[in-house]
Amino acid sequence: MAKRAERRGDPIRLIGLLWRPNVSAGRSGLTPKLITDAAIGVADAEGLDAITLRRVAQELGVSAMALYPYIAGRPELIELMLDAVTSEVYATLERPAQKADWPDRVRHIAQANWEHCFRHPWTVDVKAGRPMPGPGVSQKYEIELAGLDGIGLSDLEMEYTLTSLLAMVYALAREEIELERSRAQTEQSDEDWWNEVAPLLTSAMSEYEFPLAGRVGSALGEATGRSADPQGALRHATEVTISGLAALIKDR
Amino acid sequence: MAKRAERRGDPIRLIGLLWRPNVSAGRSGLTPKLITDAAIGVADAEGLDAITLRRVAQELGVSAMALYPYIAGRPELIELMLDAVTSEVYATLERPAQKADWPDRVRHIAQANWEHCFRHPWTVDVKAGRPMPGPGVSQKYEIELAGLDGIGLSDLEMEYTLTSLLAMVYALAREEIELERSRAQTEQSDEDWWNEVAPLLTSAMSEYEFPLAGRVGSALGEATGRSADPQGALRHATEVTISGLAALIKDR
DNA sequence: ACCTGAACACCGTTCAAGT
DNA sequence: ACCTGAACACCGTTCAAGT
Repeated sequence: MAKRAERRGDPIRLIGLLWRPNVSAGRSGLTPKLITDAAIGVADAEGLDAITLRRVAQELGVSAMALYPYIAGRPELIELMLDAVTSEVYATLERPAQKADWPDRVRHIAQANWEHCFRHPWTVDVKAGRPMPGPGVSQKYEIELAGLDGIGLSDLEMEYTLTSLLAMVYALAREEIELERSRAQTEQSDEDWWNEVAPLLTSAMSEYEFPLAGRVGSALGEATGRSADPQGALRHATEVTISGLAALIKDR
Repeated sequence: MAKRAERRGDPIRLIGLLWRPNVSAGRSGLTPKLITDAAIGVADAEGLDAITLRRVAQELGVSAMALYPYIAGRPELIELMLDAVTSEVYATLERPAQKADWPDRVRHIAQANWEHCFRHPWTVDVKAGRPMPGPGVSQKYEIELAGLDGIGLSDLEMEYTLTSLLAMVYALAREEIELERSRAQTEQSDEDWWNEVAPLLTSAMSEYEFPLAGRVGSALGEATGRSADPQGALRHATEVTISGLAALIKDR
């Protein structure tokens, strides 16, 4: 009935599942947590498209329909997966507030989230904007706010700074991950591939002129050897942000 | 055979389709451009999930299979749609370079892209990171670089600044759009909905404490009346970025 | 009470068959 | 040369039936 990816999660069911994931083991021994962990394993290895209820159920040795009482449906399962991995961002890392300098804290937040995206690349494919916080997301938010607290920003500025910084990290990580995926799909090296495509593209573009794009593209290519560099953009933007925040804070 | 959303577009075919979209009308009168425009109409009205070859074909009065010779497949069609709408970002707007002050140019780029996301909300659902530029994307890149040229940034800094700014705009627009969608799905007002959910959430969270998140959330709620404010985050981040760039440029 | 098999209404894409 | 119908191998989800 409901087409894939169309239905949204039921927020009321989600609250219980997010915050009490260990309840109600049936005779198969299933729990929301067990199912979630199995699904994360599948997604880490095979991507978000591999998350079908049939596939996850197979991993657990039950039928797809056996999962429904525990995780409500596919959208809810993905929310559970996201919250679970979010809880691990700072599990093996210093917390931002432990850094002495506040600029290092900002860098650390960006870096920790960047790395996390690459540990679980499927997370960048999930539609954003879930309004229902789970324990993982809430804890991470608390930890990151602590890194921005007391440096001279208002509460509202802290929230805006964190939200915009994380949005930028996710979007650039997404681009970097997509670049890796296209690369992985092609057998050829970057250079070989480009040598094949470039003449076609040049002739297709022959009616147009993009002087600035050409100049800037060359500069990027010379500096990085790549045609796009999301990671470099993040590094640059993080420093610009720190510099802008410093100006904002200066006379407080 | 290929599961939905799994196959990637064929880059070689794409080049021709992107740069010469008017060729090869058969006896049905189809062209890549006609198909693309019909698909954009469907996506604007019904979202990206409504883009099935059967649905687009129906719009044009042909069978789904008739589209294949013109657009290669679903992934390629979506690339064509993206490039087509990208060409319209500055169609009815000033170009950034026409603004006298460079900070206004940066604001204008952010604003133009933000608004564009809301004109075609499905664009934020498309996976990012396409390495094959079409005419629309290339022209927009050229126009936006012109807004950053000559203000004291190096070519590499211009590219990083633009890439990171656009990444942030997309990600925050995506969050805002998702918030609107959840809102549209519920019959209740924001306040009613929250009044229903809040007690459940509070009791679920009772074992945990998030003092900073609570304080900052309250500040956000008081200032904006909302539980999340991506647009406000963008406004803040744009000003911080401008301030940071000003510091970078100052003594050049 | 819990689990399952069959069924429903979809997908993108291929390919032989029709015009 | 161009278009189409049937087929393939999938989806998420429901629900009656089994244990």
